[in-house]
Amino acid sequence: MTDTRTQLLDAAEHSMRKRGYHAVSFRDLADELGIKSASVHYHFRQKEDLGVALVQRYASHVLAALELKASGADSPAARFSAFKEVYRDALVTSDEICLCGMLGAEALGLPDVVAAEVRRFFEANVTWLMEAQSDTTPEDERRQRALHIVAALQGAMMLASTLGDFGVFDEIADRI
Amino acid sequence: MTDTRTQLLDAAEHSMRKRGYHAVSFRDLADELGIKSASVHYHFRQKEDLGVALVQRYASHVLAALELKASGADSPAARFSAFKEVYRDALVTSDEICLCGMLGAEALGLPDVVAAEVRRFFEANVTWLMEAQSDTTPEDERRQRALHIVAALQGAMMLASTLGDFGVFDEIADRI
DNA sequence: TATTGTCTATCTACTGATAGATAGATAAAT
DNA sequence: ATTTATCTATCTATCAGTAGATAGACAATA
Repeated sequence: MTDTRTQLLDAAEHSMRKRGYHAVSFRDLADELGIKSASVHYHFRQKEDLGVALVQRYASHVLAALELKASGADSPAARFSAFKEVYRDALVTSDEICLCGMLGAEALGLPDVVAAEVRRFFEANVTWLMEAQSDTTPEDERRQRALHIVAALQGAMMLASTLGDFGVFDEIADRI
Repeated sequence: MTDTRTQLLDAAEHSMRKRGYHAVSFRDLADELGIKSASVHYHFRQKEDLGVALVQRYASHVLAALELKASGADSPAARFSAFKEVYRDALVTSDEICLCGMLGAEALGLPDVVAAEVRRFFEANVTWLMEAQSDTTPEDERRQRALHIVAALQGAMMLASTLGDFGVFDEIADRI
């Protein structure tokens, strides 16, 4: 049996990726685990503590998945393909958009500490994609490509989810 | 003095574009106008009625802005440029992402009628962009281009807002 | 007089959060 | 080995505040 803290993070991740930060309550999470909401506060004193922990865990999972998928990738194209697959898996295996895509949209209305963590996630994504490119490419050009890829894939998730059609994600991703 | 209903829609639009559907309350809207929350219910019986009306008005504004900006555009490139500018204006003039970008992210957690309206918005966007292209281009290709443009611009708004840097939007938009 | 728009007053349900109690595990001191 | 102390994870009970929503009164307008 996984520990309560991990189960809480799992439940919160699903819920926030489906409905957003403000639609998730300590009571719902508690009910899902069969405990009381006061016990959730034992693990995460405030809701923003839960938010920060959640984004940090999510970011480390994504970065680990990137390293794994790209471990044998020896060309920029192969590394980009790995990046795309990690994003695709996030959407398709759970019918949920990226946690940080959701929280990024809501960023202006999030507690500062949570928004800062989301920002860090995207900066890490951009950095990863810049380093995945040929080092003969100028830095400006690498950065612009990286931003474009992240934006297009995040937008593709949102669109596919709204339109209720995963095929939309692939149509977009294959075209970048 | 604009009528109350319009003022309510204005206030709700700002609030939802900044913080999302679930973070907006009838009380906040009422306070902003100096009326009581019960009076908001007179204009919109349920919250989802407000959501639907809001997305419908937003969609018609965006489509009207597209027609206006693209009225003199006689090439696919010029029409795409107009599309980009309409999206850019939405972000820059108010420091808010697109209403439907926000609601699209939250789509799985919205009342069905609201989610359906958001879907309709994106379908209209895709249709507009398909018709803006040369009719010698195959339909599949036109559709894929349209989806890609919408996704990239929506993602660009979300990223620019999260990173607190409008320049990010332009870097991405200029590159599509 | 009928309609429109707002008010007061109220409801139930839920929000995040806290205080204080308890049971069990672990560890340290005698 | 026994006592003492601390830590962990939960509980019950409760709080003030807010959510969306409704009923009924009132005044202004048409």
